[in-house]
Amino acid sequence: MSNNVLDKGYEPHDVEKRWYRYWEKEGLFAAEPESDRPSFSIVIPPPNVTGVLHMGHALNNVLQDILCRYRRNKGDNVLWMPGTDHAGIATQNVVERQLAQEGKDRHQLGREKFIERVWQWREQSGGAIINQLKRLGASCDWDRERFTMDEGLSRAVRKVFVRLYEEGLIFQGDYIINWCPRCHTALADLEVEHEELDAHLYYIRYPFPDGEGGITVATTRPETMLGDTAVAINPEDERYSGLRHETVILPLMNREIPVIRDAYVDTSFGTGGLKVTPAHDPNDFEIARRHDLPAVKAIGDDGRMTAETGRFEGLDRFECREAVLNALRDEGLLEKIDPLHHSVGHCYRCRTVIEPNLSRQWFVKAKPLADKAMKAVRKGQTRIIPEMWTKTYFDWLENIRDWCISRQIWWGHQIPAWTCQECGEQIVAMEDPAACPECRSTKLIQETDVLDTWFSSALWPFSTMGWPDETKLLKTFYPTSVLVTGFDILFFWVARMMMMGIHFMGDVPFKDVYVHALVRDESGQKMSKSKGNVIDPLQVIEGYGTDAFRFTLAAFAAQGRDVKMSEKRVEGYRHFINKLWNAARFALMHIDRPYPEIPFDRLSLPDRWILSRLRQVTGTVEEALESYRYNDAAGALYQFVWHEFCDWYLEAAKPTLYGDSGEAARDATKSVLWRVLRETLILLHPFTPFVTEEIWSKLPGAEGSIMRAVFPADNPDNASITADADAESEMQLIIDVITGVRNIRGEMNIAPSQELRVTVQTADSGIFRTVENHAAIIRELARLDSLTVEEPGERPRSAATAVIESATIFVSLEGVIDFRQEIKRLEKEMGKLEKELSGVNKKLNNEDFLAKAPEDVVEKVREKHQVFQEKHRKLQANLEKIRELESR
RNA sequence: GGGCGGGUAGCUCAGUUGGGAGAGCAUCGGCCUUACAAGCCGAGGGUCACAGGUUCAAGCCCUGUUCCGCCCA
Repeated sequence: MSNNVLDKGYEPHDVEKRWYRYWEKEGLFAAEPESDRPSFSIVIPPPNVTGVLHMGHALNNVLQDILCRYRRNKGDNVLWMPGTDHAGIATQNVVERQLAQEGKDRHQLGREKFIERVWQWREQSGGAIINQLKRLGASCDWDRERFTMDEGLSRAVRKVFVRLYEEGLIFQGDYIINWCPRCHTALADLEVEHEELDAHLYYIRYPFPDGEGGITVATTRPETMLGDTAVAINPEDERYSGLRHETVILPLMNREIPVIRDAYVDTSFGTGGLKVTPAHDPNDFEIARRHDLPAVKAIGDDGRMTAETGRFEGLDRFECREAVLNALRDEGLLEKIDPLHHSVGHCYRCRTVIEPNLSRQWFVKAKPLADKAMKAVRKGQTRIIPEMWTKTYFDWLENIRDWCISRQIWWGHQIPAWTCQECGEQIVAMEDPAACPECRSTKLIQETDVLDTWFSSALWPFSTMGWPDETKLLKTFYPTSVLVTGFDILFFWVARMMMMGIHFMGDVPFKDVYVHALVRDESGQKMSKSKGNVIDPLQVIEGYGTDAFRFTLAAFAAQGRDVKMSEKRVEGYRHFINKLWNAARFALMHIDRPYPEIPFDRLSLPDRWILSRLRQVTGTVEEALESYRYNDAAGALYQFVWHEFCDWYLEAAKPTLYGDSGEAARDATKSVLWRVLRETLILLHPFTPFVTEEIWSKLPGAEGSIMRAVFPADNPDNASITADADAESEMQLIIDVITGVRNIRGEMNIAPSQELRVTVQTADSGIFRTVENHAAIIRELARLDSLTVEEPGERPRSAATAVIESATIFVSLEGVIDFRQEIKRLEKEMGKLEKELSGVNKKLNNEDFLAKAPEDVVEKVREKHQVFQEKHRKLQANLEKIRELESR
């Protein structure tokens, strides 16, 4: 016996800390910039530097880690590029809140000091999430960790901006953008979250100049009327066919505004009269362009009414809504209020209601880039998995609009554009210009806006590898092998990386995109702080260990379906980890050295069987991971470890290990035990890295880290691990016999301690031999006093019976048999069988089936019919016999 | 309004060329059997949302209905 005996239960905490430190110290996560081995690379979806680890991160990173660890075992040179995102608005908000607590705001500090302060914050508390990722076991190449505001990445951002500007793909212009009055910045369309709300539709009459009649318009935002510059009707609208007036009076403002005719107006909505507010509605903005209407900005950037609104100036937009309604009521112009359910845009960072606002901003002309991004997927250069997301990807790209990239905040990449104070020239350049190239003036003012954080994220797959320099890393690892991400950032991030990657690298950023689902709570609700249903991954890790948590995520990560998480499920998989631990504990009590491969003819049936099963599960894991079916891989391993290796192999090996079958037989079994445990650990390692490394370290002959182990299928030493159909079918027979006896024991309420006498009758010489040869295993596992194998003949007296394929099992119950119980049991069995038999008969009596079904299917059904009939005959005989005995 | 996904055992879900309805948990019965009571052995439980259709054959393919969830407008 060795000194490698494991403790009685697996205690994850110390083990996890110890091994993670070891892996880091040994440089096991490090990628080689150049290598003869195949490359495998993933860039991490960079979490916000403000973030704390949530279930979404956990799932996302565990799935990546599984792939990376698997690939390392497969012999690849793996780069998992880590890092964080500067999260412009979110981070600025955090630091601003801090300032507020000190009674200050960022304007008092000034831009430079404020940015200094943000960096300070990042040094101290930013990036906590990195350490949390490490608790998950994430095997990122941490020495290469990047941050979107790093010098290198900032250079990439600048380069991209300048080039797109020079190519005319970045431009500045006045358009309606989404304005968050609280964050005080423009947002991209994507950054607006629509929410269904109960609201009101207000009908307001705009009188004709002569004071009589007028046109009634309907609106949900009456305060915007103060900025109206026209009323529009559809030229086809019969209700207005007799209209003679060319203008109406804008109420409250007493401004005369034109009545225009535009086909855009929806005749079925409201009254058919549309108020036109060019500065606060994108559609109105377009109408105004067509009709050359002025734009009046009624709502300011702070969400308060502007000087253009006369007596309403300075009111908050929602206060103003009430004030306007009251004033209209007073003048008798508010005709009707209808309830209306409609969707309202909110800021994705602070939930404030978005105000569409006319503003001068920077945009990326998205269409040309989007076209290339679509083409790459169409041509199969990038695969999106599961495939259903491809459609979503195309839909968005096909309808893409120009991307507003300027943000009126301070934390971020400042736009490298300058305006000359003398001649008005606009300069966009890699290097800060000293003087205007047109007039040589040095009075240059830099654009104060910064870029959308997603602008820098879009460059992540190549900026992190050193672009714009031509680095070895890029050469070796770009395009990356796969991007693993949630569908919620398919547009935000994935599509934009595709656009930028193709444009700047001339190649797609990743070959595969694996889109995983969201993690929800156990009832399928989205986890959110306000609902109070958040499960903290770190607490799960504390409670159950990282491996159990990881295995749970993998086991539930079925493609296209959300992961519903509950601690109870994790608990179940903790049991699995413990089961593995104890199986290893058992094995290590018996194996004390690495064993040479044993010649085939010296292996026992269970030995051959478990090797065959191992071969099978290895293939399943390989295939499943290659196609991102994590749950299949996890499920196959669970089944193999628990229900094949533990339930059958270890139990079947015990007679050999404990009994007196001799040194040679014992060594053969020990050899297989050692080999199967070793290979199983490697297969499990990507899912449960810690426990497998811990066991590995105690395994005789296992050298170094399991991270460096060779995947079973690739190891030339594993010649004995082959598929063995004979062993599988023979072992299945043994299992069936044992299960048959156990079944009788259970249903007849026979104590497990009571040893039984069993006779197996069969006319099949193959079965006869197999049962006879492995009688010892059957006796042990079914707890038998004696096992007799014989040809069909006299039926043993007072026996309960079980019928399996081509054999009948008799369990002698002399004196203790309960006839009525046995009759009930057999009748139940009979019922099941008859149902199956009738199904098969129906098919065989159907001529169409016989004529049209493929030959092999028909043959299979015929065989089944034979088996069922045989079984039926035997059951019938047994039943008759028992009935006869009972009636005496 | 448009699009996508889902409805399978009490619960959570697998089910990939259409040909035997499965797992885990829960439930019930029996076990301290020398790796493991975080365990072992056994059992019960489903009109595969509904209605049509294609087919010799449908959980799977087609059409419609219904309910739930998500995305876009």
